[in-house]
Amino acid sequence: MEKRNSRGQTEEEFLRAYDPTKYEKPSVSVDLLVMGIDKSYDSLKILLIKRREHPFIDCWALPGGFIGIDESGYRAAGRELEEETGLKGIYLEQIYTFTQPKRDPRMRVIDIAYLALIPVVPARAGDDAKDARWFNVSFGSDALRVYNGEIGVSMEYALSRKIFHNGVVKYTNYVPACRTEERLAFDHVEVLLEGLMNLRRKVEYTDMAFNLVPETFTLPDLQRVYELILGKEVYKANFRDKIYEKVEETGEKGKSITGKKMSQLYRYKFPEP
Amino acid sequence: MEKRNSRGQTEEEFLRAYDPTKYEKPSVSVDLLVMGIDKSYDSLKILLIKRREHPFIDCWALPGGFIGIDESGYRAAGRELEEETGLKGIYLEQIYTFTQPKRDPRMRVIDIAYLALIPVVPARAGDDAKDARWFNVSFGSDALRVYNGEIGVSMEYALSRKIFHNGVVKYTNYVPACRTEERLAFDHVEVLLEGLMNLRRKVEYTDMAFNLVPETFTLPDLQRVYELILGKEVYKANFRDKIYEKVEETGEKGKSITGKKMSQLYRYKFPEP
DNA sequence: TGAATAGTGTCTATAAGACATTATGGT
DNA sequence: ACCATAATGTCTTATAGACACTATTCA
Repeated sequence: MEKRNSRGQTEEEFLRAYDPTKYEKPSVSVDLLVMGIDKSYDSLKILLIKRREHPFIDCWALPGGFIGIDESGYRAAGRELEEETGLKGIYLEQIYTFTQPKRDPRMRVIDIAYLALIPVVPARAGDDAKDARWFNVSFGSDALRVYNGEIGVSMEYALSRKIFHNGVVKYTNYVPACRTEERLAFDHVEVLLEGLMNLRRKVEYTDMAFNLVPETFTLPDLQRVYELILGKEVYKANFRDKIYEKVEETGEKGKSITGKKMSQLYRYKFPEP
Repeated sequence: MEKRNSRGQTEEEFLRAYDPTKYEKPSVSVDLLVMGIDKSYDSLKILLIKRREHPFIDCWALPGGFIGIDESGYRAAGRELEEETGLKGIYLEQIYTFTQPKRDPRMRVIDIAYLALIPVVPARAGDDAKDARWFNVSFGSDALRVYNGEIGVSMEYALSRKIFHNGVVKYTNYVPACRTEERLAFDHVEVLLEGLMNLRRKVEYTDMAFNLVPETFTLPDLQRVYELILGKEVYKANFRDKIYEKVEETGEKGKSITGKKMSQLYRYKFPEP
């Protein structure tokens, strides 16, 4: 016997009578933190697009778009990523959902941020229609800088530590304050900060960094990737001790992207269960 | 001079002409993983409510609701939590956003899950209108069980490990399969699993566990909390070594909730910056 | 051939893990 | 007085960190 609700409706009857327009709904978008490293290996790179429409017209922003009505967030992010870079099968991870009511002046937009890690980035970003560029990211303890030397754009944020309360615990968090004329659109600095901190935390206990190097790579290069993410130098011997169990030799030698000498090529080895 | 877009509109003109109903929008809800420990200290507890409406009528579900159009996710979660428990100033943290298109048969609903940690829970849950109860949670490596002895409800899920691919890396994750007649509504098992794993990971490097004990507590009690979260016993001496820097003595003695003897009472000490 | 970088060996400090022992309070 | 449990001491093992050294290769 089918269950009925307080008005005597079966589930089917209830669903037919249900009015989904009863409440005003927010829009939902996905934004992408597309990160990679280029051949210079001098900093992390992030893909930004130049907005040609209000609001934040002419500002640099994270690529993204509205989520389709029958599409998961992950799929939407993957679709946007392919449109923007032409790449498939890329590492993609949900970072955080931003829900501040006034974050978009057009209307209420809830934004689900995803992090994508791509292997060594091309010299120029793909989709030129909107102007898309790779920017360097430098993330220190008191400043966050996003810049592109070619087109002479630099956005710089001072970072101050602020204490937040949550239940009985307190924790400190970075608060960015822009000190250049150019700035990232919307609350995209906060998305970037959240993503960078996420990356720093997770790179220590996951293998995600391997998504930032080609299929075969040298250990000096891989070490450089870890250093760029962590924002500090690491000791070569210690790094190798930790990484040896995650890689296997290819038997071939190749030139490092960073270095000047030949060295042993490795590939990522899946961890045993 | 104000910037204009390709149709010559200023930002103000653009916003006035903007039609936010252009695309079909999903609904957005928040769901709460309200977790705590009761006086028996025999397991983690979670607050569930019994649904009186389709879909999943008469099923046990996480408390939650739709997000207000001018309300942040955090506020919505805090509001729902207060409605449900009467408590304010509770630890609240965003866990994950669930976006599968078919997760609600009524319509497209995107769900932002929050974790709330409350100090020792009352014997019965507050809001009785819908029937709200505390359930025990036991989270082992091959099963997840949610049960309440008083009303004789038990929901049990077998956990199997499955390998997922993401970019070049692989990782294993739990996949739950219900093996009881009763089951949690919607995809709430997955929310619970995600929350439990989150709690296990973060309890090691944050102070969040202190939200689960009263203002003053004994170390045997605090240790029990860690054991329940981690799902394994910990050595007393080692636990105390690690925890001493996070607590201070009150000078008083009190009875443990778990134990049978008096022991020193401590309180949480904020870490130095 | 020599400077720069690839690659290895070893020592120390600190943290995690495991028991063993002593102290104390309640019945 | 005894037993359970609170509290502490100490030993082993693993890991993080630091630096010194050897080997190789490219200019």
